[in-house]
Parts: sequence; structure tokens; C-alpha cells
Amino acid sequence: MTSAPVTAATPALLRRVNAGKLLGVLSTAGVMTGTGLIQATGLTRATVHAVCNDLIDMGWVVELDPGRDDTAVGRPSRRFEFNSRAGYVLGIDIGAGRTTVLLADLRGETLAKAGRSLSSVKTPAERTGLVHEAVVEALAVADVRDSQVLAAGVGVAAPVDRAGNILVDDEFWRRFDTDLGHRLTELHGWPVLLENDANLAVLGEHWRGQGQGIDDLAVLLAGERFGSGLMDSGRLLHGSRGGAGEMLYLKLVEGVGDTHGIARTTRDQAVAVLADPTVRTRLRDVSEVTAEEVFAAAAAGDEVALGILRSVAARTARVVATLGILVNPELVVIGGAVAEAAGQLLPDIEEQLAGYTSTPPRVAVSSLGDAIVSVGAVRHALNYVEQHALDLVLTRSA
Amino acid sequence: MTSAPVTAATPALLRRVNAGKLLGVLSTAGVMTGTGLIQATGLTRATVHAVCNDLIDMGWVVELDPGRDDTAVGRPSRRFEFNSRAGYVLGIDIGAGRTTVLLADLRGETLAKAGRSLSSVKTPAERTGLVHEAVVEALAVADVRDSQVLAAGVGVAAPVDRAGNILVDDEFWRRFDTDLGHRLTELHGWPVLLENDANLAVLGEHWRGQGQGIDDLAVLLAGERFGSGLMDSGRLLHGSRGGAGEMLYLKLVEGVGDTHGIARTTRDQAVAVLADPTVRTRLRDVSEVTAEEVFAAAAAGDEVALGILRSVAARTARVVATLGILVNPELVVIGGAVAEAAGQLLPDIEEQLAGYTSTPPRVAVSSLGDAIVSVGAVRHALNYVEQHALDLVLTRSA
DNA sequence: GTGATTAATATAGACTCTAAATTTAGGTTC
DNA sequence: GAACCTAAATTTAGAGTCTATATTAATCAC
Repeated sequence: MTSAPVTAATPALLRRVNAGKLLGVLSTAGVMTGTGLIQATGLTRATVHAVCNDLIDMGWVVELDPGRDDTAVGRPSRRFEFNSRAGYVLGIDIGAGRTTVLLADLRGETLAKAGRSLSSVKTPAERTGLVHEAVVEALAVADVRDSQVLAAGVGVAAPVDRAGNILVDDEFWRRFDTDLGHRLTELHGWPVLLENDANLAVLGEHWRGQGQGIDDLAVLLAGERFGSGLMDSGRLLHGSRGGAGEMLYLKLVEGVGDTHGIARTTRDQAVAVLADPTVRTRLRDVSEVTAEEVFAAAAAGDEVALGILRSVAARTARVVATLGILVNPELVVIGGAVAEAAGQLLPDIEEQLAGYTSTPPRVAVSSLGDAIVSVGAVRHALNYVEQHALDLVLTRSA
Repeated sequence: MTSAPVTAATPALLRRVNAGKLLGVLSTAGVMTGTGLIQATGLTRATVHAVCNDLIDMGWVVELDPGRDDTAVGRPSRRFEFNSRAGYVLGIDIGAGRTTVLLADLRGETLAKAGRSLSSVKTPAERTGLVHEAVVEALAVADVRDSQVLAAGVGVAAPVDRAGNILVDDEFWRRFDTDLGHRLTELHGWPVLLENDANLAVLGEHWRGQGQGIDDLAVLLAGERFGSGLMDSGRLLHGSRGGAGEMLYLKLVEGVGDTHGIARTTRDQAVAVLADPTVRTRLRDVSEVTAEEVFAAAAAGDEVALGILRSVAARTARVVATLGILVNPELVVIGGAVAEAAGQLLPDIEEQLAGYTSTPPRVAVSSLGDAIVSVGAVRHALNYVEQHALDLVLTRSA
């Protein structure tokens, strides 16, 4: 009835539980004394020391010179610190036009970043090759070897089931390498954890973005196409085929009609307006009509641009409303290529949103920029490492 | 890092874990021998016996006369059985027009059922009074006392947060007694677990309905108003203010426009059609136009009624499509007052659904009838009991 | 009855934790 | 620099839990 581990509970399980707890405290706190750990965990000194010795042997914890925290009375404490260099993780974003690789230590601090454009990619093999190049570059910058990488989180713009399989249902994604994960493992040896990009985005925002401390959270990737990642009670929603957060239903939403994101809609509307030669706007002066140009013109007071943005905001509000009502997050974070500029839209979006529900979610704009997916990928990899910490054998060279 | 209990793990935790595991096996299996439990849990005979003795002392398990399973060789085994009468639970559905109470044993078998019409209720106190009456009746029928009831699950048609608070945002619900839970606890003494009715419906379908074994599940209550309960990976979605599954977004969905359910829409469309005196249909013969009459007429081949149902099916398909795409359940179960009749709509709904997504959820009609919420309420109460089994003190009179 | 078979019971040992007594490594004070 | 103070480390004893193995018990077959 009560949930229980799969195997029988033997005395060794206690040590495992307590080691996990202690490691959890150490991984989020800084340097800690034995006494500090006693207070944080409720364990006895004898146990704390025994567990710490185990963790030191395993390589997860290092012991510093004895010392004290200013107040200097009594025998100096043993001081323990999480060994954030016991291993490394990779966070890889494989987008339509670009791949971004982050290398991080076990605290999630970024040690290196590398990227490659994928816009000219023709075959899956080419794409894998460029990802490989970026990974090699990132590892080289930080002087980290493959054997020290404990896991890699990889985000792709396709549904991914809970087992990490890329599910391709439409023609577009058939051009994608669904075996990407195995290829990377073959090349480098580390475990590859595939996940949908919007799902990783919500992990990223929950960890290091606007959604910190908010366990009912949605992220709306709003660049060229709308996509969303959903979190309820701190847990990522997946759906039966990895499709949770899929936005195709927008075709059925009045005033939306398709899954085009903010950037694309802004561009399309600008082009449509400019087709009328009598319309006067500074948008005529730009060499190419892009969303950025429209945002800039609006910021400069151009009435036509402002009108377009009002319309885009109204449309976005409807998207947020549907998500907000059905899934009921506390906060919806708007991310993706246009996130920064989308700040201009916020007041309009919030105003419109109030018209659809009396309990609208809060809306914020991502501060993670184009790293939103790769940061989430790092978090995804760290989750895996934390889950398996006591089973992993570290390469003790670190 | 690894999830761990709040308190420090002491040797007593092992016994707790193993007791929980053993109780879980016993509560789902029937009579089990010591050897059977050894195989099911991986524990040693010594441990199994020690734990069983504990559980017998606590009242959760009863020991039968030694005996054997046909194959008769060797010393007879001790035989253990989950004591499904160690306590009882209530499942209470408080709907707009009616309250239904189920009394069940700890295996979830229904022992008594009672109900009261709430259609003439004017005040919260009256409603509570009628619920109380129904509870008293159910307990009396099965000769169960309040002190033997371990928990009651209560479903209401309002958002309920994770702490069990009814959240009233609109005027309609202000007429509801948001303090209902405390009133019932005062009256009877047992813990009251409030939950949204559609959320309970999905628990019910997952437990004893069409959704058994399906962990990504949605239930669409489709009677007078659409409401939904969502489950991802076996876990109920709540949202930040208990609003997950809220259908108000349907106002924004083309071809839907409001949250009216199948019964109401069917009725409304029939009335609209009949307003044209030139239309010939057997619906003119009925004394009052109801959804049931339209379904019956359609079943009898009435073209006008069939046309209405096609339209209602198309509308319902859009509702299912939005849910199915965004949350991606494996199965959507249609429940509520019209569930049985809605079987007629299934082929149309499925056909339309295929037009909206290439990976539509399966659609089924609930077989739990009007007990869908109360059955879920029983499951909700049982979940609570299982969670707290080893902390509860049973009234040993049972 | 005697033997075979299966399970219960008893005993010894290992691992984990807590709790309390003892020792240690610094400071401070005179 | 010796005596004292303090907080932490270390040691020791004890209790709870599990496994593993040996012993005993109950039943059936012959």
C-alpha cells in the first residue's frame, strides 16, 4: 500500500537513504561542518561521520582542512564539501537552425559553451557530426574527458516518450535522426537523455529562471512556432506519447488558428500591412522585414508597428489563456528567440488575459535567453546523476 | 539528492517499509501463505512472520486456520489475509442536483449506497443536512459506526486545492458551503478529503472503469457542463489553484464556444430546430424535449434527431481534440449523466477527431454510470488510508 | 509407524542506527 | 606556559532490523 522500493529493505537501505539525504544537503549548501550536517539531517554525529567517510571514498565529497567559522571556541570541526568536480554533465540543445552545447559541473555551473549552425544541414549524419564537433569543442575548452561526463541531456523539437525515444509522426520529423541518442553514446560513451525541447525549457525556468520555487509552471516557447512545457506540482508532464504541451490544438482556437509563434506572426502581419502602399510607417525603411525590426519600430513609437504588436499580444493572450485555464499553472513563462522583445507585449497580454478568466496565471518573460533549452538539458542530466549518484562509479582521476 | 523521508532513517524505518510492502501485497491479493509472501516480497521467512505478527497486532491482517492449496505435502502453512473490515471508507458525491454516498470496505467493495435529491436545497446548511442524512442511512444499512470510518472522500463541482480547500471564484459557488469539510468532520469525526468531482472521476475510471492500467488518462464529464479530470503517469493534475481540467477555455474554441455539456447542447439544439414549424420529426410528440428523448429518437432513426447528434458529436470531438492534443492522454473517457447514450456518438467523435490530429487519443464511454464520482471518492479515501495505514490506530472492535 | 516433504521456529551473525561516556584540539586566562 | 574552557571528535555499549542456517514440527504417503 505504502510505496516501497522494488527490492526488500535491508539494513543497507538505511545507509543508502541517509547517504542520499546527506549528499542532497551537501550538493546545495556550501562547505559544511559535521555539526551543521547533524542539524540539517537530524542524524547522529556517529552516523554523519560514517556516511561522510563513505561519500569521500566514493568521490562525491571532499574533506577540507579542519577550521572554523569565525567564532573560535572548542575543537575545530571536520569540514566537508560537495565535490562538484566529481564529474560533469552536458546540456545539448539541437534546434532547427542551431545546436548549443553547455558543459557544467555537478552544481550546474557552466564551464564551457559551444555551438554550431545547423541551417545548412542536409542529412541526419551531418547534424550529428556538427553536434559532435560542438561537444568536442566544449570538452576541450574545459579540459574534460568523455570518461568524466556522467550524463548528457539533449533537447530536440519533437515529442519524446518517457523512455527517451523520439516519436516521429509527421513528414517533417522523418528527416530527423531518431537514433541520435545511440549515435552520441557510441561516439562518446556517456548516457544520452533525450527530451522534448519545451519540456527542458520548463525544467530550466524552474531551476534557474523565472519559475524558481514555482511548482505549477508552464513555459511557452514562442519564437517561430508555439510549443509548451508543463509542470504540475514540480513534475514534468509527458503524456502517453510524449505529446504533453503539444500546441496543435491552437488550430481550433478562435483568433489563433495555427501554431505560428510570435516572431513568425509579427513578420507575417508586417508583410501584410506593407502590401498596402498607402500605409505610412518606418518599417518601409528596413532592408528586410523581421520581428526584431517591428519590435524596434514599435519601441520608437511607430503607430503601425504598435498596432501589429497589439494584435500579436491579443493572439498570444488567447494562447496563454487556453493553457492557463486547462492546466492552471501559477506562472506562464514566455521564452524562445523573441523572449526579450516580448517584454513589450506583457502589459497587453495581461490585460487581455483578464478578460478570459478571473484567475489568470501570472505571465513573465524568460531571462535565460537562447540558453533556455540547454540550461534545462543540464538540469535534466543533473536529475539523472542525482537519481543514480550512489550507483555510479566515478572516475577517481577528477 | 535522492528523495528521502523527512526524518532521519533509523532501523525502525526498515520495518515500516517492509510492513507497507507486505500490506500492499496482502491488500491486493487474497489469502496468502508465508511462503507466498516470501516470494512476493523477496523477504526472509523470519522477517515475513515478524511483520505479519505486527500487522495482526495492529489489526490490518487476520490469520486463518493453517491449511494448504490442494497440493498437500509437508507442514501446513500459516495463512494470512488482509482484514478488509479493519475499517471502512465513504465516497460522497455532492452534485448540483443530488448527493450520492457509498460505503466501502478496505478493498473498496461497496457495502451500502444512499442518496438524496438536492434540487430543492436553498442554503448550505440544508445541503449539509441532506448529505448527513444519506451518510447516516448508508452507515445504518451496513451497521457501521462513525468510529470505524477511516476517511471519507468528497467530490464537489468546484475547484479544490491540494490542501482540500474549496476555492470559490465566481458568484455561483459562493452559494456553496466552502466549510463543508469541517462541518462533516464535526458531525462524524472522520477525516474529510475534499476533491473536485472531475478529478475523482478520473481516479474512479483509473481504478474500476475504462481506464484501468492506463496511466495517462483523461475523463470528460459531459452532462450539463463539460468538466475534466487529468492524469499523467498515474498522477492526478491539480494546477496551482485546483483548476487543472477546467474547461472555461472552450469559450475560445471554434465550434464550441461555451462549456455546455452534451445533454444541454442536445436539448438546446432540439429546441432550436423545433422552433421552425415546417420541420417534421417525432420529437414533436414528446411532452418535454430532453437529451434522452433526442437520443431515443435518433436510435429509432429520426433524421432530425440524427442530425442533432452529428452536430453534437462534432462539437464534442473538438473538445476531446483540444484536451487530447495538449495533455496527450492515451484514453479519454466520456462520463456523466449522458455517458451511456453517448455511445451512439462515439463513431462520429472518433472520425472527426482523426481530422484534428494524427495521433488521437482513444475515446471510450464510462461504464460507471452515475457512480463515477462516488467510486472515485472511495478510491481517494482509500489512497489516504493506504498512505497513513501504519500510523492509524484502528478501533479493534471490527 | 516410518520416511518424505514443507514450513515454522530458534539461533547466530552482520549492518545500521542512537546514546552516552571519553578523548582531543584548539582557544582563553592568569 | 600551565590550567581551564569549549566544542567537536572518537569510542563504547546497546537496540532494532535484516539474513542465513540449523533445528523442530506438522502433515501425507506408504
